[in-house]
Amino acid sequence: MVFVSDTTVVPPELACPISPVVDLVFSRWTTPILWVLNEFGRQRFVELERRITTISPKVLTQRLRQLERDGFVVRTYHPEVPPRVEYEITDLGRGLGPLFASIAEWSVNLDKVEQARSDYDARKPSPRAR
Amino acid sequence: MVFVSDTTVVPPELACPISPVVDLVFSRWTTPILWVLNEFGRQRFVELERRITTISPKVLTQRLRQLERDGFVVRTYHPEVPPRVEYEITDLGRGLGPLFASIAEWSVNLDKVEQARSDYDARKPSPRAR
DNA sequence: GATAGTAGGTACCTAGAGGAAAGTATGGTT
DNA sequence: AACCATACTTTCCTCTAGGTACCTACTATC
Repeated sequence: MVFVSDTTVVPPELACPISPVVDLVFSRWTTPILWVLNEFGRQRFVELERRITTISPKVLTQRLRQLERDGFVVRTYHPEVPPRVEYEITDLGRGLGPLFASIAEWSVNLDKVEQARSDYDARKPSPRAR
Repeated sequence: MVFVSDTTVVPPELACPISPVVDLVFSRWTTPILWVLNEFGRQRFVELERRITTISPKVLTQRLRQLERDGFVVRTYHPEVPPRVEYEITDLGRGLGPLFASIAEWSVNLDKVEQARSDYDARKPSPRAR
């Protein structure tokens, strides 16, 4: 499947070596969840729900399971009545810190994107052939 | 909309300050496209198509337009016959390099994720209440 | 005059993600 | 005996991203 000659052709995952990480870490809702777990420490389901205001409980459960399975989060179940569950970020999850930091750094460029968009939209509505 | 007291409640964008960048840079297909543009330099539509083997032409066009509008890519149209179009990454796009680099660095942890998944799957199929 | 080649555009269709709302188990409170 | 709270689960529904397939314009070439 991998030819390296005149035309370099590789499968999509190899065409971009960072894709696996991107799919893993930056899939929908995972960054907000990991962020608040990292910011506010161990917390319960409802607390997460209240902080990430727009997430539905169903999706929150799904993402938390996935994050737990991937080793980013630990779930602790307290068999009380009513039941209590706590979620905490793991060392592996905390290891994403530098990554998040470099993203935060880059965000100073967001206004350049804004500028580019204005410029693009200003250049006639559809100059597709020049 | 922002209360800071006992319960810190903020809108979702603010709950995670890196979300805007994530939505912008790590939406589907954008990383492979930017990656190959950065790796292989200026290239034509069909070359991109051949390198990112699994993308459909429709989606490739959509993403390229979006990347152009956001200022990550410049498109150059040559009115020849048959027409020729070249895409190139901009300085703004190249500025994502350090970001991509830190992601590539983190990817050494991918096997830990694999391990976590095996462990999770091994711990009885559904021990949801312990 | 049929075909090829480029860089798309357009119409149609489907799968999957995600939202809303109700249900579940448990025991305590009123 | 109704009701509450928690942490989900389940059902149903919708919406959109993305795929397939076909169409466009233009000329050279067979």
